[in-house]
Amino acid sequence: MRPSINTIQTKRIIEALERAGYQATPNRRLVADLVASTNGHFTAADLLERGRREQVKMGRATIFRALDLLTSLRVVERLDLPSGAHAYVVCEPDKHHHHLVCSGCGRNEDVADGELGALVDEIGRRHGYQIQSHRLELFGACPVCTAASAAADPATPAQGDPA
Amino acid sequence: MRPSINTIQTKRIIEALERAGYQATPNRRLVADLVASTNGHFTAADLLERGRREQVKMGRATIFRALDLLTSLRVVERLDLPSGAHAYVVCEPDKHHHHLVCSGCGRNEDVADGELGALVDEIGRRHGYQIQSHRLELFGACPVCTAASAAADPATPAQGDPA
DNA sequence: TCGTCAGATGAGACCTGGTATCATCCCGCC
DNA sequence: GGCGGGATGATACCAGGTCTCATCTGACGA
Repeated sequence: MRPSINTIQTKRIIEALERAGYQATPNRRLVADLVASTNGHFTAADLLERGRREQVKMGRATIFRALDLLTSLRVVERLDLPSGAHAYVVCEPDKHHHHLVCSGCGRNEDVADGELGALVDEIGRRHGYQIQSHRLELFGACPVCTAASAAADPATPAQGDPA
Repeated sequence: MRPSINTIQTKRIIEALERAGYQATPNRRLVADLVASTNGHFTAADLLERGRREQVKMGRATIFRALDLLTSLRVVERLDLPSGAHAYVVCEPDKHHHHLVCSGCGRNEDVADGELGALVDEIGRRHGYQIQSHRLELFGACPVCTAASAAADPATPAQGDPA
């Protein structure tokens, strides 16, 4: 089995695993590595396919189990793309946040909760609900993709279409 | 085939269909009726099962086609439950809004976009993104469920756990 | 060093939500 | 009555995800 590349991100994930009392097995290290080296969101199938390319024999179930584990540790979060498909993103486990996803290149950025918390409280109060959780997902074009599309077609500057 | 109950909601859905130039066939009327009589979110499987109970022969594909149609007319919206499962809810097609879902009884309420639009713009500006769409989903306990759980266990008042 | 045992793993069956295909049906129109 | 297009049901198929089970591995104590 291929030794893990020790990026800071990979290390962080493995530490989170160990801190939670889970074994950092070679497979889990590999998943951590694959996940950490992804610039944006990815699906379980992506990981499986990349694992295959690296000549690693790893079962589908193992990938899902590892992702489950990382999700429960909040190192990884599940995302619902506008298409309805599920993807995963790596993120900071420490603070509540949301995701800003580039629909062009798939890049993902964490967005601090900020004033949203207050807004959510206000909505809950107005409707008489005890809000337990909320999820905000933002989709758009990142600066790179915006620039690229502007360069490709200068006549039609990229437009926001607030859905 | 069972005649459709003409609730206001059902009528509204059928009108939306006809306005868009689609035939309001008996099956579509039935789906509209089932959808309209649901107090909260539902899945395609729910509809299928309820259709079966009503002794109506309706294929799975027909349900999905009808839901697709209603989704494209924005009479129905797809929701991602915290569990990762997909559900659908009926909603107002006219204005952009979000969903407040009771995790107890599944009841759903439309929430106006309000100040969220400005917040989303601000986030986009801060990250240099051209925001194309956003989605806010709120999960919590509705007044009825809150009251019920308070009555069942007066010692522990229902608490918000801002995830 | 060896034995033990819990946890991790891979293979593969299975489930579920959703799509694609295709023959058939139904309905409006000529 | 014939025709054509849209709607339908059956069914195969696909993808994402779960479950089961036999096997493997690694930590740990004797």
